[in-house]
Amino acid sequence: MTRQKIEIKKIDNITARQVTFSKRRRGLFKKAQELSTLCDAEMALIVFSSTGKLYDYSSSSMQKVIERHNFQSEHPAKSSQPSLDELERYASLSKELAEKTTEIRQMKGEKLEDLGLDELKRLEKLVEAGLGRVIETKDDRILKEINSLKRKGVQLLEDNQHLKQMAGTRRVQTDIIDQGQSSDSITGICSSADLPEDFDSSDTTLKLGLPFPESS
Amino acid sequence: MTRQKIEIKKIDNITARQVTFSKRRRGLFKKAQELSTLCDAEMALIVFSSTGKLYDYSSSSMQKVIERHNFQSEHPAKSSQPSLDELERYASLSKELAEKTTEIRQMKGEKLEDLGLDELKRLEKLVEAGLGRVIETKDDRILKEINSLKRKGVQLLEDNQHLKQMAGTRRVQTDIIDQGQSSDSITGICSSADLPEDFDSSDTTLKLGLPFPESS
DNA sequence: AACTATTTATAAGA
DNA sequence: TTCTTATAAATAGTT
Repeated sequence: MTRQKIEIKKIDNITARQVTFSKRRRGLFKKAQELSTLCDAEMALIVFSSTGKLYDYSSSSMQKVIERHNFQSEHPAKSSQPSLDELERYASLSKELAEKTTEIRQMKGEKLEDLGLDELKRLEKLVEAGLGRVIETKDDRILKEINSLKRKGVQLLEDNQHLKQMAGTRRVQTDIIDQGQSSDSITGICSSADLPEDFDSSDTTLKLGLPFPESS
Repeated sequence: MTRQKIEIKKIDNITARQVTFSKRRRGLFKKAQELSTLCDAEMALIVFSSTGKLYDYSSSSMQKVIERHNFQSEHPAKSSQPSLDELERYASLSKELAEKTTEIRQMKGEKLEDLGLDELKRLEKLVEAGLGRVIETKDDRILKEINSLKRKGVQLLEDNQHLKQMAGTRRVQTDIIDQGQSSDSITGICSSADLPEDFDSSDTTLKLGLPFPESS
């Protein structure tokens, strides 16, 4: 634009590019301010140099102009909604989280005041079924362990039998309930978790395969 | 800036202002594009005419430039951090949600493969306790309902008795279990949810106050 | 950063 | 609006 006309394409020489950037940036910002003053226009200009430095100008406040732009952008589906979407997604996440938190508390037997009788029944059935599956899985796991031990030799198995006999005195209540066809694991009154590790492993051989009474 | 130099202040004449706006706006946008091309600068230009019409240009995407501007604005405490905070909060929400979803599934007896024996035992204890509290609450609720009905007069109570007799043939299994001091609600084999509303309300008079066997 | 020959932008008028 | 044109401004290449 003076000694010689230039082509509008990226300037290869880095130094020349930086010099031109400085000159033209000043000119651009000056023109921008002139336009906003002369014509009473609201505007914002944001420029990042190739080195990452930020230069900006706004006739009022940057935030105000950006918001106004988001509001009446030509592509309401592109600029305005994305920021709304984020808020919405955040809100729905929060809602989901709150719901799941409540669900967990209710499954743990807390905050039940708000539930009606029907809801309590549904909850009971749900937790009951879950408990059955947990016990089934636990017993499966224990069975596998025992079989694994059996394969390893008679010695370990005998240790198990030994522990089982030692623990026998603690099973009075469970035996009574078992007479009534009920699984003590499901009633959970004599919870296996109350018993020591090893006892539990041997004890469960008695109730495997009966997570639910077969007569039902 | 040609036939005569002009002062940079708002142009009073509306027509002249609009003409100048058109001319200078074009010049400004042209200069902006040239700068971004020549110097590899990322930029955004937003202009609102005094009549409210929007003109904008961005070397990449408006959203991207605005976000980058927010990120490295001169006031990192105001514009930059909120955006980071939001991302972090969103991420931690997602994580919490995933954890709670897993917890619920496990309490329902699903996805138990990943749990060790100890974890299964903890889970069993947890769900067991929750089930106990759910049943207790449900029975409480039912007791209150019945007492309320009793207070309302003998007529309703007699209706209840009537229904109870009608349903008597369906209680064989439950009666057997009750002999063993076990609550059918807790075993849940003969779930109250399987029975009709009215029957359930009267039936539970038999087991109220016994959410857990008293001998334990 | 300063200079300056040119190119560009544009104010006023048509 | 657009075109014209005289002139102000911007700026590429040089120093």
